[in-house]
Amino acid sequence: MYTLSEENYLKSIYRLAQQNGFKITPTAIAEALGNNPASVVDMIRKLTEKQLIAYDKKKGVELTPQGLKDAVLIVRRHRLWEVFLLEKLGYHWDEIHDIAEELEHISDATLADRLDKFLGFPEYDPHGDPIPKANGKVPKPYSVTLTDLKTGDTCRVAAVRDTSSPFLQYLQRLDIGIGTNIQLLEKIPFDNSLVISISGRESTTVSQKFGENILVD
Amino acid sequence: MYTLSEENYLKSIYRLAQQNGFKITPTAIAEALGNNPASVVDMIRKLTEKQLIAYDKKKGVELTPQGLKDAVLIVRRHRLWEVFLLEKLGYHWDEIHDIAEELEHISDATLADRLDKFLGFPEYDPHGDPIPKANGKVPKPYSVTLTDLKTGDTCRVAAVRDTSSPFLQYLQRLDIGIGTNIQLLEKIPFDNSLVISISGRESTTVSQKFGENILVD
DNA sequence: TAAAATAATTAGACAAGACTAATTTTATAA
DNA sequence: TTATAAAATTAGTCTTGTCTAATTATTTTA
Ligand SMILES: [Mn+2]
Ligand SMILES: [Mn+2]
Ligand SMILES: [Mn+2]
Ligand SMILES: [Mn+2]
Repeated sequence: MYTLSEENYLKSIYRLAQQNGFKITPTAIAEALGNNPASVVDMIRKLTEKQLIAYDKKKGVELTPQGLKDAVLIVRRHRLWEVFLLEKLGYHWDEIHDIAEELEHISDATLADRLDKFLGFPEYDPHGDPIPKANGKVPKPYSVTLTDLKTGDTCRVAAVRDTSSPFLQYLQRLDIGIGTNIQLLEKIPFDNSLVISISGRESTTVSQKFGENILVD
Repeated sequence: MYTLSEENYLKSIYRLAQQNGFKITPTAIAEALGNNPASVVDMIRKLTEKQLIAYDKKKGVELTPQGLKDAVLIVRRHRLWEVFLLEKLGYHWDEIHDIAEELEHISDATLADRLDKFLGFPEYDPHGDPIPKANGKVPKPYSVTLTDLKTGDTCRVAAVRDTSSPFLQYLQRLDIGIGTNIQLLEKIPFDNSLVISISGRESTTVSQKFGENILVD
């Protein structure tokens, strides 16, 4: 199909497009991938030539229908492999992302669908992200964060936005996982810190950044 | 660990060393990988610098202890993934090699061992090749071929040497798989063709090349 | 053993994908 | 609206891994 780099760019652009509202600039892509903007400009040219993206200085980078289709398939593979690694091989949720980052590039026409079937057609990956269907349909992701709640509200953790080890390990320490119940007790006006109760236990204070990375039901 | 190319070279050199007796020359490696000898000479230099191989014009290319250890691990991953693809995802034995060729490069410290456990510590891959153990020990591969038999001998198919689709599909057509019983009825002196009986059925004639690629018990 | 064939090596090129440094555009602020 | 800062782009370099063509070594064969 495509090179490893092309696929990583496509997926990165897709993810940036998901967190919508923002214009997708070379700089934004560079930051997301940890690359230099100059390199990104090169790749934008290449993907534009291949008709996978369109670049307009005003609108920024956008996926074409073909680019979107391909990006979704890569995300599908990534999330299915994550389920496999966690459920079948016993990895923890903070270990699977990087391995899936490699596995997602294995290109075989029927691999994703077979894996999907083998796993029992899971709806969500271990981080709560929806797994795109074989037909390219993507279930709507969760979008309400902990910071969106009003004081006193109770919610269920549905997904995490940040899937990095440091964040997931922090969650583990706080005994928070997908499905955990959280009540927002108080918002500190000074820095928007959140005072919360996890699974009905005594209160804990977490940062605004923390709250923005917890998606709730 | 290493680049994809380095790993493919290591594995290729290992496999050539297994079919022992022959000196491993740049040309031999080039043929095995479908590369140009000039490219191979470059890589020989690189792997020599990394102390993974030693190259002596008289003795040809040899793996160092470190190179051997690494090569065996790649082969282990390859064969474990093949078992996974066949047993868990329902692929046929002629479809799995190329996918495993990519999967073998996924580098994670514990992945192979977890997969091994998940699969129930299989001894052989779907082509009858022994799966190296986690400690690096490699069970002795089968070495007697159909052509080594005497007229009248009966044997059990233990492994196949060639794992390409055309060969495996031919075997499928003849209804030969791992475990099939074959009796050598006659050797044609002209071209060493073999007249055989598969699972006790009526006789079939196969070529010398065919016979050399069937390993028996 | 000399000629011919084959193998190995060197030299030089190229594509992909990254970088740095310099320059040009565009946006922001005084 | 001009000066300043930030972003985008260009130009040139580098590494990896490949190639072709030319050259040098080594084997075969006559
Ligand atoms: Mn990736
Ligand atoms: Mn995930
Ligand atoms: Mn490979
Ligand atoms: Mn195999």
